[in-house]
Amino acid sequence: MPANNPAIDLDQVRRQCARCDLRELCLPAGLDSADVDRVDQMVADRTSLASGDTLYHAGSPFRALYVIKSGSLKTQAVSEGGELQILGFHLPGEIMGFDALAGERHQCSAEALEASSVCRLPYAELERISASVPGLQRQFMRLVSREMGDDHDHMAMMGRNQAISRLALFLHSMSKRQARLGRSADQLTLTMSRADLANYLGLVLETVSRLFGRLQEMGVIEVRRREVKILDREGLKSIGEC
Amino acid sequence: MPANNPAIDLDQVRRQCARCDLRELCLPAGLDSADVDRVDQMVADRTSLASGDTLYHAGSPFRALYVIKSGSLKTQAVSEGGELQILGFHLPGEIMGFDALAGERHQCSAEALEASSVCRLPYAELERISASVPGLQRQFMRLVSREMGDDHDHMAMMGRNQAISRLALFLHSMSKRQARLGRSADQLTLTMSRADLANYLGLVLETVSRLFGRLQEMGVIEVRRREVKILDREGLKSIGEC
DNA sequence: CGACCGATTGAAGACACTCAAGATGCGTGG
DNA sequence: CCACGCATCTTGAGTGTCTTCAATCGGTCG
Repeated sequence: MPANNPAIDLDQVRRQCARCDLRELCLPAGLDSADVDRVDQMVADRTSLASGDTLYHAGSPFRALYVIKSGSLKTQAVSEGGELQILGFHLPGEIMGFDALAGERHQCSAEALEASSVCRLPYAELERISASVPGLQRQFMRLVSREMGDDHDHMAMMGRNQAISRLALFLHSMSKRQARLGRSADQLTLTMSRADLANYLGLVLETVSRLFGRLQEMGVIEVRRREVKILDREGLKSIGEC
Repeated sequence: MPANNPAIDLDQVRRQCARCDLRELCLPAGLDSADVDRVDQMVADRTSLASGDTLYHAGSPFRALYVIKSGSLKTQAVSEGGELQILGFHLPGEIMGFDALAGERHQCSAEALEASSVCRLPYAELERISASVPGLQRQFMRLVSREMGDDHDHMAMMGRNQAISRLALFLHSMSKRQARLGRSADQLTLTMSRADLANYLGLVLETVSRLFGRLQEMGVIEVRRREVKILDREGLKSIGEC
């Protein structure tokens, strides 16, 4: 804990936002350095998660939002009938826990797909500070709105009734999100299992597996397990539109 | 227009939030009467829409959010390939236009499904006022969060691979939303066409039509055109979970 | 009343699912 | 280091469900 450490460490923690690679995507985007420091001080802690660890459970009381610093997570909800639906895959810079604001409990669970780290933002603090930092308020809204946009992309995928369109759209959108993070848009490392992906797309895992094969035969991608290389971006896009 | 009318009308417009049936669902929920008045003053105008009218188009510049006062609307997005996806059906008390905050343009179009009216909230005003009215800020977040929850329900519907589950879940969720508005939970009047509903559920319209028939044969609903009566709520629920 | 739009119904086929077996990769322990 | 077991992914064959294409019905409005 920071309290146990000398000044060096405290300073390091305080200045992390300013040094973070994600600062242009995350809450500090567009803020001046004094305000970035205030955001920094608001961050309660930066937690590490191992693959499979749960960040929060559906039903647990809501206290904080989380911004992903590294790694990736999935969110999933279980219906009253016990059916599980994966709601999203989340990458660094994205904000999580937002759906809990309506009630006072989380509506879905969040689980790490690989070793990951997140910044915890106690919501009471965020509310207090954003009242006096207008830029923060605005950037927060932008993040939430982007999250909604991702949900809409998800629906557009599930709405296609050709299964291969869904997978093609997924790969295309994943590629765009990777690029947004400054990573290669053509070399994807999927961190979710085929079962997760199938559930996300509204398919069964065998179908997803077969479709990866078909896309490879068609020459638009190269698949090796969870490594996907996009060979023909335009081809992929047109399959997504069929 | 209000400007052309005497004081009586102005006063009436100003006091509308306090008298509105939706005040407990809408932005004023939980505010004291002075703050309700401030919200009232923020409402730029209350627009009437005829069935088929567009509230905003995808790509048009974002200036305001809208709260539905009466009627119902659909939101839809068109992908780059020209494929249309209906993103949601929206009922009174719900907030619209939120997905535009990330860019400065609307990401989807909103169209009235029947004669409707909406309250227009210029976003600049909303930002300004919510900084000084903490309760408003909080309630705004709750509405946005509820919107996200509705999106998640939508995904859960599309994720079911039995088509009949999707329709059953849709009817069940529609029933709950109607009840939230104080309307009968068992007598639904669907304002969208079969084609709209099919698109929303990721099916074709013929399938939806057949499924209505099957649900009626099973004795869980009674359908007559767009009028649906729920006869067996539990049965409907269990079909949604199959 | 006749035309039109939306909804229903029918028949045939395609596509994704189910069930099942086999392959591949990974971690563990001998 | 290899052998083993387990988990994940792939591949196969057969079935069922949803889609497609087409015709009919019903209600609404000029």
